[in-house]
Order: sequence, then structure tokens, then C-alpha cells
Amino acid sequence: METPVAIVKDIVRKFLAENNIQESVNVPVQMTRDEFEGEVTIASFPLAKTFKKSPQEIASIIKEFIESRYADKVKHIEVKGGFVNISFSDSYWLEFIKTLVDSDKYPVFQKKSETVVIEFSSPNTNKPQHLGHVRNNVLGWATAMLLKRTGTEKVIKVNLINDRGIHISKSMLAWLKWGNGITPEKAGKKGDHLIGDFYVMFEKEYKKQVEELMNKGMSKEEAMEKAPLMQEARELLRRWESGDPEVLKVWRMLNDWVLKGFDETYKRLGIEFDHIDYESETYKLGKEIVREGLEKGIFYQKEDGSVWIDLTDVGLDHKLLLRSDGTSVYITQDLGTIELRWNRYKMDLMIYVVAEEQEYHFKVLQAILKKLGRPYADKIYHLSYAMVDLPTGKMKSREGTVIDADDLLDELHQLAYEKINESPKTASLSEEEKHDLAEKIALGAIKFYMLRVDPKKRILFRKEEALDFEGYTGPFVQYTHARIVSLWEKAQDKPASADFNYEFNRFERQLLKLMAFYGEVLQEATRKYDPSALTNFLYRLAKEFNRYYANTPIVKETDSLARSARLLLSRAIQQILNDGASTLGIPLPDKM
RNA sequence: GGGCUCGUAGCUCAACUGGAUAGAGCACGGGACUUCGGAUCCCGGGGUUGUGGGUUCGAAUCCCACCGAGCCCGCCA
Repeated sequence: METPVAIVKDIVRKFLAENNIQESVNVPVQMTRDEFEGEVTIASFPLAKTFKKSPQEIASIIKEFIESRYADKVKHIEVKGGFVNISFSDSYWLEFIKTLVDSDKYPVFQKKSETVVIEFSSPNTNKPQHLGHVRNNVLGWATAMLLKRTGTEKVIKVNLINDRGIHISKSMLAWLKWGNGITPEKAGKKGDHLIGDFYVMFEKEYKKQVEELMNKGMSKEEAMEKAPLMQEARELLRRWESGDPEVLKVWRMLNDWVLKGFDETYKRLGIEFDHIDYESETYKLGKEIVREGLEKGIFYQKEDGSVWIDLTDVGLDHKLLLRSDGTSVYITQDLGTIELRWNRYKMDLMIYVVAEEQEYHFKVLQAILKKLGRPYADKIYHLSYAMVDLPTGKMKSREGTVIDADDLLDELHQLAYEKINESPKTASLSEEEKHDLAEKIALGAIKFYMLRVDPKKRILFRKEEALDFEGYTGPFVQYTHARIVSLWEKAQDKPASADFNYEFNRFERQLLKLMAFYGEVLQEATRKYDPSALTNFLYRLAKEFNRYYANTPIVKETDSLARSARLLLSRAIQQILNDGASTLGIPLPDKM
């Protein structure tokens, strides 16, 4: 069954064709504003010039056009200024919600036989994941699900584990120096948290050394380089890269601890990947590509042995690709990683979900790939998102001023659990069920909080707000869903057909209007790689349902036809909430 | 110095991407059949959309300048 929006778009197309107007004229089809009657609106303004008539006149002509051939679907058309407000007929809407309830997916999108690879999360293995990673994880996941939902056939979610480099050496060095062989088991701690402690330890001691050297008259830059701890960390990195078995052994063990910790966090967040790459495995290919570029004369080598590329002709700077000691840098491994992926997937699009601070990095990466003549140079897209701030300022792992992902989830869980024990609806659940529910609410709260903001805008994380389960929140949507489930279960006579007469009230029309645009919202959110569009929509739909619920009896309704129509409508909304929330990765409990 | 992003109610965010009288949540004040689930609903105050120009039927949205905030331009990742 065609969606209302599709029908109106079709009307516009036919109208333009009959009047011999170029398709290129964009006539907006939009949701009717709340203060007017109708569900779908056509704005006629862009046609004023070609028609040489006033928008009002054109709107009237469109009205007649529709009335003359869509009489069965349309109840009423109102012209207000240049706007044509269309109210669909009650019978159309009834059929609409019935087919929605009967189908498992609404709307269905045409399949796109594309392969999209989306990389997200990409943690360093020197510390546990914090709030910033949570934003990345849920944004990446939701974006991948949106792509899939709107028809992309192959969406491949990949994680690139940053398991080598100077930062790992720092944690490793601290553990070697001060760890006394402690393990996660002995410490009674997740491995990622344990290693994170050593990272902070390193930074503390390192800072002391730098200050001492500066007191002796050294410049900051020199002190940072000459500090013994930094020297030792670099030495460790060199030994690692040269394959020193002793270093590799420790490295493997520590990495393993951290990755196990990550697994738990991912599992909790409901996030999984189709493939995991490790930079320790991709950087070598990167180095080969650097050699290739050097041979082709695209890169150049300085006297100290370091390798560079000159990007000043495309408005960027000179960029280092290999250090003078021969070890690789961040971008080296990225060159290798994307080459591997290309060989593996021949993807049509490669999305990197990476924080905005790396925008320059991706510009450079693309510029290098172009110079190397790689066919995938134009297929990369950096989905950049802004940082999460605390009221006290930036989060800094080095200083330990971060909100830890696991800790936050625990706190949310605990709070939800307390609320569950207070509520008469859930107090009788078993302990296991209570914790299961508390976890869903915790996830709903934090994910919604992260997803409701436009990715390119910073999130100011205020804990009281994130811990709030009322108003514009995930639990609000969850609660609405649970209400509808309860309604449906209570209904003795589940409506079997939609073949009857019923006149929808204004609350119901408001809901139908929103539902009609669900498909547009999905497409919009996908096109912009912006799940917040969907998050906002779900809240709006839930809000509207609660308003409806407070004003119109459903199961209590004595007229059986009205009851049937209202149950169908409620059920249809439940399905959209379900579809949207599962696309975002937000769990919806049946009871809460 | 150069590049990118963002400035909307006291606070946190929306605004169908150029459309109608700029809307929600939080906070504050008042209220809701002794509940089809009160984690809900209703009412209220609160705005020169950072400032100044421009583009046009129409600008929070596009262009220019300025002001303010953030990020980047590392032999860190």
C-alpha cells in the first residue's frame, strides 16, 4: 500500500506533467502544521513564476486537480494562502493502519545493491571506554542500522582496534615498572580498567619528570621529549615494532585483558561487529604503501630518514608518513587498513565514525589516496561528531577526569532498579526480570541521551539529566510502548478487519499525520547520517500518543467499532515505535 | 596566521533543509474523572534566533562582515 506522502508526491508529479512543467521545479510536500486541518501539505509558491499566477490561485487549481481524481482517498482539502492542506479520508486511514499492523515492516524501501563499510568505535587498548566512546558506539551502530533499514543490502560494521603505538607502550611500561605482575583476576577488576590505571599512573609520573626538567631550565618541548619515561616508552615501541619476543609477549597479554573488557562493554551496549581489524596487523601493509609511494616519487625522504608527502598543492601541509627511526605513525596504518578493506569488500562507500578532531586527518588521508591513484579515494566519508563535555569542562583520559562507560551504566541500572521496586506494575517481578528490565531502561536512557543531539553538535553531559527518566528521554518512549502493549493485551476482541466506518478525532489525525511521515524521517536520517532526526520523531510520536491516551478511551470505549479503530491505531504506533527504536538500538520492554 | 564547525527561552535541545504565528524537555507556578499504566496529561509566564548588512514572494536556515565558543594545521593517536 502506498504511503500518504508517496501518494501526494505522485499527485504533484502528475500535476506538473499535465501542465508541462519541468520536473526540476521542487514543490515541497510536507507535514501539515498542527494549527491547520490536514495531514499532508503541498506548498505552491515555487510554481508562482512559471504559472504566472498567485500562489493562492495555484493552490486552488491543485485542490481541484486532486478532488477530480482522488475523491476516494481524500476527505477534505483546505487552501490557506499558497498551501494546500490535504486530509485523507477515514476509510483510507483505516486501511492504512490495518495494513501497517498486518505487515512486519513499514515502510518497505527499495533494495540498493551497494556495499557500505562503516567503521566505528575504534578504541585504543590502553584504557577503558568512556562517554565519548559511548557516543561513537551508539552513533555508529544507529547509522549502520539506518542504512540497512532504508535498503542498503550490505552494511558491514567494522571495528579497528588501535592496539599498537606509543600510548600502549606507556601503559605497558607502567605495568612493567610498577605492576608487580598484577592481573585482572588478582585485582578483581576488568582488564581495561586495570590497564587504564597504569596509563594514568604513567602520565602522572611523566608529568612530574617533565616539570623537574623544566625547573632545570629546559623548554617544555625538550623536556617532554627528554623525560626518561618517554625515552623508555619509545624504546619499548621500537622493540615492539622490531618484533622483540619479550615485549610482544607482555603486549599480547595486556591487550588480551583489555579486549576481554571491551567485549563485555560491547555486549552490554548490544553492539557487535562483522569484522575486527587490528592495527598491529594492518600497519605493515601501510609501510609497504609508503615504500610504493616513495618509489613512484609521490613521497620524499628527508636526510634523517623520515618519509613525507607534500600536500601544499591541494591546500594542506607536508605530512609525515614514517618516523626517522622507521616506525609508523597513525596515518601509515590507515593507508594499510583501507587497502585491506578494498581488497576484501570492494565497497561503494567507506564511512569512518570518528570524532571531529580528526577532520584534518581524513582530508590528508583522502589527498594521499588520490595522489596514489587509489580507486577508492573518493569513496571515503568521515562521519564526524563532536565531543562530549562535562559541566566542568573537557574529559581528559590522561588526567583521569572521564566518565567511565561501565560505571555510568551501573549507576543507571541501579537507579532504574530502585524505581522498578517502587512501581506497583513491576515490583512483583522476579529478581532476574527486574535486573533485565533495569538494564533495558539504563540502555534506553543513555542511548537516547546520546542520540537525540545532532552528531555535529557537542553534548553537554549533565548527569542529573542523563539519569532522568521523565520528559524527553528514552524511558519515556519505552513507557509509551509498554502502555500500548498492555492495552493490546487487555483487548478481548482484537480487530480482524478494517472494513467499517469510523471517524477519526483530532488527536487521532495528529497521530496519523506523524505516522505518514515515518518513512521520510528514516530516509532523512539516513541521508544525513543523523540518527537524531529519528530519535526526535520517536519522542514526538510517543508524546502525541500519551496526549491521545489521556483524552480518548480505547479499551474502555463501549462502541465496538470505535474500539477496534483505536486499538488498530495504537497497535500501529507500537509497531513504528518498535521499528524506530530497534533501528536506533534502543530496547523496548513490554512492561515497566 | 590559515582551515573546519557551532551561536535559538534561565539551562539542554528541536524546527520537515528556503515556507504558515520559531517548538519541546528541564527548572518555576497552578491543575487532572479515587488511573484502559501518574515513568502520564493539561494550563501559565518566558524569544529583536550573537550583531550588522545583503539575496527574494518569504530567512533561524543561503551570501558577506564582525563578535563569541570549540576543534584542527604534531616524528601523539
